[in-house]
Amino acid sequence: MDGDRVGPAGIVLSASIARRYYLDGRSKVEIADEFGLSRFKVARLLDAARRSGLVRIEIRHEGGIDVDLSVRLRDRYGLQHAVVVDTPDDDDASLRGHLGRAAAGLLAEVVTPDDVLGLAWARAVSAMAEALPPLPGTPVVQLTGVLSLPGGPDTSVDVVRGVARASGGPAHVFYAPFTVPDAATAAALRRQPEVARAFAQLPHVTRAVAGVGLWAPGQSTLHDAVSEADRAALRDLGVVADVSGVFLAADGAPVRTELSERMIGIGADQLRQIPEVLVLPYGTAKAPAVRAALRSGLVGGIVTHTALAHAVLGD
Amino acid sequence: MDGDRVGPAGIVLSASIARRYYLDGRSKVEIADEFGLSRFKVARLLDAARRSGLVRIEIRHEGGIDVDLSVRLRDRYGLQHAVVVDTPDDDDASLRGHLGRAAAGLLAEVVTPDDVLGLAWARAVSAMAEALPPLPGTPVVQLTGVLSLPGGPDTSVDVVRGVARASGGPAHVFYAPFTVPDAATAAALRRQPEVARAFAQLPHVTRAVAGVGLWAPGQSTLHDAVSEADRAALRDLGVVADVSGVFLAADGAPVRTELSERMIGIGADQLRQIPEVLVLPYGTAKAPAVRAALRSGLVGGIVTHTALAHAVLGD
DNA sequence: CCTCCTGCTGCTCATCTGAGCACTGCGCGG
DNA sequence: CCGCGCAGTGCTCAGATGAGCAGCAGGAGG
Repeated sequence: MDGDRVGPAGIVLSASIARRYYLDGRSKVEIADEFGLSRFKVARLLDAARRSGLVRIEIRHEGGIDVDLSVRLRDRYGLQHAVVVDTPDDDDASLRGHLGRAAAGLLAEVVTPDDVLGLAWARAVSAMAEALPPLPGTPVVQLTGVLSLPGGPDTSVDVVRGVARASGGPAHVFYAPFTVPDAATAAALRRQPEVARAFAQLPHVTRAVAGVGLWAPGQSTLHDAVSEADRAALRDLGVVADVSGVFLAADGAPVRTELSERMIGIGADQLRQIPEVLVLPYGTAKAPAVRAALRSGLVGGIVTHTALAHAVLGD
Repeated sequence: MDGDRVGPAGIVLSASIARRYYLDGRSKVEIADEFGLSRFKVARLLDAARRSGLVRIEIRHEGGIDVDLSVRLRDRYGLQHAVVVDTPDDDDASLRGHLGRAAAGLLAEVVTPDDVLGLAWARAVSAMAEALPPLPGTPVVQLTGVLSLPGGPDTSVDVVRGVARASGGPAHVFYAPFTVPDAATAAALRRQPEVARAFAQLPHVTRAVAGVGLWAPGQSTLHDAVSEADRAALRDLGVVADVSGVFLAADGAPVRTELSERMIGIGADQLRQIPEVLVLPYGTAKAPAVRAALRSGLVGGIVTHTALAHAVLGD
């Protein structure tokens, strides 16, 4: 720094000019005339004022969204949308509520009548569905089978139906479990007319919403629902995350597993065809899973909360 | 407001664009290309972001100067210089120290070798003199006679001599009291060669420094030094302030008094001829006196502290 | 069905602005 | 005494920007 030797008069002059320029919106030419300086001098003083910190510009939002983190997350991973909700680390339920409302707002904003919406099952997706305002007749497609959660709220079918009711569009649902004991059963189920009809819609889906699971106890509904053998097998294969039943390694690469053959739901290739997949992760523990999901290139949007966003960005 | 119905995506987009524009310094054209928008759209989003408070620009300074107040004071009263020192309301002595240092910095910054400096007597002027760095050979002229303050530090003569020593220029001093019992004595003193020589310098003075007294007990060294009859007489004449022995009414008009005839010092007309008179008031009580001084048109610069500046501006 | 109205978009053109360059005054060392 | 370097200033010119205007889509009401 070399501009430190200006005295009080210089500082006040700079501040005065900065005020005229930045707060009163006058042009540098006008300011130059007013102060009897050349416009170049004015420009240099303004530059110096910016560099010295006399003029401080900050971008922030009162209203629950940490715009700075949102933008950084978006830029870092080349996402189409990122929304970081500024919430203290509350319990998971209230976190889901906040994320759900933000995601509902985001969806309502970006969805057009030409969109086809796909929904994976996750508790945060369920929370979003509850907060969703009326959509313009968007069709809704179920992406994953039903995971029966003891005492859980809605099933994937319920959520899809609910959103379709809010949108006024058709609901493409099917009643089938998410996982079955063997591949043959899964294949047979996929051939069922109802299931096949829903799957036939997958190429038309333009926006999907899913959760993100970390392949660890208590961090993924799917993880907790399968057998210990499956858990270990996937762990050994390097599975870190699951997104709508698609398994991902730490570097984001989809991992083909034997379990995948026994599941009724969207596959990695079909997921990749969807123009924008929105994920709704929460809880700082999931940071590795979120990084994997964002690196995978499958994900186009994220709604999350401050602490997890910080953890993902590594600061 | 009508821009309230934008959702999270719009906010994040605006924030992203604002970041690129204001923090990364990209042009609107570049941003438009990057986001696939027209430059007009970018400009409108930036305008909206400014208006909605998403982008906040503030001008402030770490280092003891409240630039915002300084600029407002300067603009309000059309001053050449205003410096508001950001100090908590301390005791008068520490306040004088802060003001003195700031004034010394200001003076050092604006004084040129062609200037001739005039000094009135005030404790803040004395404090300034102590903090003054070497000046480039500037002559120094004594503006007021000596007010013997019991236990006080320097007299006006001492201050002028001290500053002249720091500047390396000539000191134009005279030994005479500030007030005398009758007009004839004052006239006789003014005719003394030493006094006349100093007074002859007055038309050449280009910058003067003075305090501001409020015509009330304890708020003006001069007030406290004269007789009760004089105090009352001036009070009845509507005198509110004294600046270098020049008396002012609340509206800033100089008040001609009988006491003026009995004083050895610069007069209102001579004071007005000085291109920039810098005053150094402190203590919120003096707000009315400062307003009078600033309205008078005699004063071209002020160095003061936050509380008094607020009081003067009426907020 | 048409028409008006409103809000939003992108255009034109005059003005503003930034990057780079040339000039000037000053201090320093030959 | 002169030449040199350096910091600070203002100029040129191309590119960026703002103000105002015209076009267009969508909704309300006849």
